[in-house]
Amino acid sequence: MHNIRVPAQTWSIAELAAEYDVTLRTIRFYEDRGLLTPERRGTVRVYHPRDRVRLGLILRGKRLGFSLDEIATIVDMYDAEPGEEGQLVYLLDQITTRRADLEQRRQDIEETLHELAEVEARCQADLKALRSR
Amino acid sequence: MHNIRVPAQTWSIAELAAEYDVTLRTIRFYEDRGLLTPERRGTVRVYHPRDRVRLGLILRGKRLGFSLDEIATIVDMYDAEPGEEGQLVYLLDQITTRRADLEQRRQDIEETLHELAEVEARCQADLKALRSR
DNA sequence: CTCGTGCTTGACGCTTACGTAAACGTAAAG
DNA sequence: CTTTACGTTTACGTAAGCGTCAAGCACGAG
Repeated sequence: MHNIRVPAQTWSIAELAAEYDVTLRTIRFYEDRGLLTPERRGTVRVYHPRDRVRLGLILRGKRLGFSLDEIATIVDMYDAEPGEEGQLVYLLDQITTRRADLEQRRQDIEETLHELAEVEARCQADLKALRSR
Repeated sequence: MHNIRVPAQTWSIAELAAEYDVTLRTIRFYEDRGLLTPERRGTVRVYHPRDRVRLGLILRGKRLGFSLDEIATIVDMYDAEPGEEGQLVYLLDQITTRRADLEQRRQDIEETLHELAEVEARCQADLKALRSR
């Protein structure tokens, strides 16, 4: 076993912002909304691996078009404590809902991709016809 | 050949709203943004199959989290006239961009689904452990 | 001491995508 | 003729998701 103490890296707000290409304002806003809870050293924010991961999840959620409220419920599922039965059942229900949502999206995407392919074929054909004159 | 003239169905704003479960306000708003261009009979809006299809596309775009501006460029690609070369090249470029976007989303979705499956497994396990006591 | 750099907290502004009346038109039904 | 249903425009309201100052602290370099 490697019992070497990894110093558990931390990041400044600017470092995270640079890495994920968002503004400081954005990161602070997510904190405001309860999505991030960085440590404070004095007044300064210090971000731990957990925060970094969560920011990644948040941004992926955004790319998927979820609202920050929805993202909050999703992200919070990831590090939910075992908890009592009611909690677990609720969580499982949330997962079902989310999955349905995501599967709808996936289907929408596939349909759109197919149709784009058709439009593209049409374009290519038109272009070819235009150039062979 | 069936040369029966199909009367080319039309819809009222309320009918479309009911069918797609949106409000009248929403449909009018889309018109304001140039996404729909219903016929006018007097002051009243009359929607043709084309409008109906476009509304479907718009709403699918919304489910995918696109902004109305993005949706406009997408939907307009569907019924673009052949046009001149520059137009076609531009269109093909747009398609490439959109496809990249959609494929990113698809990947995001698959990752999220996998992770949700993990969380779910954890939940099921916790639940089982809890109940077998 | 001063400067620059990086961080902090307000607080107001802006865009998007509608909601929500208000006030009015029209046409069929009672 | 009045009610009812269905439509219209105009316009202000709002929630989300930040952008954009302003003003200030903290700290190391020069």
